[in-house]
Amino acid sequence: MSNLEELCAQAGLKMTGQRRTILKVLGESADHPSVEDVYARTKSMDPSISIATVYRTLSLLDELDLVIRHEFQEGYSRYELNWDHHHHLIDLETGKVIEFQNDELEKLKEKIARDLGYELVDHRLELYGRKLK
Amino acid sequence: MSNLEELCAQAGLKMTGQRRTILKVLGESADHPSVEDVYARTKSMDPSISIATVYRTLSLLDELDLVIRHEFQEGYSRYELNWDHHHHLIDLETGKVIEFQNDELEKLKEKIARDLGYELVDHRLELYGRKLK
DNA sequence: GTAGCTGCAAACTCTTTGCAACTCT
DNA sequence: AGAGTTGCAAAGAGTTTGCAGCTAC
Repeated sequence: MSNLEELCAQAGLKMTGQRRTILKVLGESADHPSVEDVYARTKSMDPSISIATVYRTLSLLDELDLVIRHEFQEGYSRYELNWDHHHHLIDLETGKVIEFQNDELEKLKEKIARDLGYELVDHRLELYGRKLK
Repeated sequence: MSNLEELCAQAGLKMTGQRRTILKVLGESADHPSVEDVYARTKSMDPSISIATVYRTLSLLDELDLVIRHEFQEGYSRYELNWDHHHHLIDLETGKVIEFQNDELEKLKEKIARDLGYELVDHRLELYGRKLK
């Protein structure tokens, strides 16, 4: 039983075949798949799975904070496992998504929220850029 | 003719009554109205306006960069005039949106993009927090 | 055994679009 | 006059949901 499956079990989720497949797909995805992507990848392992189950499972995982839902201004959501904390730079020419992490930024965000009288619960930062020649 | 209307005219847009009304509404809105909000506010000034026109106009204004489209993970878009550059902190308990600006942050973003080999074209940062007691 | 999960299809929400009529320039 | 704009209604995309049957616990 994978670590991910354990976390789900702890949260009271039943470990069905479909969920196991979806978790496997997420664990093996190095990118930021859309719901359709996750659906296509799981379907190749289990052709009987339905997209409704993918939607429902991803929502559950989002509530449990095991997954992060992104909206890169595309009109649909993308998901990724909530493992290491990082942000994204989206290449405007190719759509490629580059991950990065920056300690200074983390501290600064905390400080900004605190200065405004808030405790930072969540945040998202996306950079959109063009490759320098 | 307002400054905003001039900018639209320069871009080759015809200044129709509907557009004038929408621009007026945007100029008078201190918040971050959804399309439905903009529609409701324009409708009270011009009951014949249609929501399709609001959608079309906001898209045009977005392309011209006169307006910024936000997606605060709510399943729909919110708009605001692109006047001064700032970011948002969303109060998770009330949904209230607080604007802020931070020079250090601006520099840091540029630097991160440059270090990744990119020219920063656009970006978005949202903080989600809970009010400190 | 039963609460929870699934697939299916229908429904829902937000947004876009084709078209005929109209209106800025 | 003519290209651009509008309202309407229909269509489109992404997502959610009601339900009857199934399954993990």
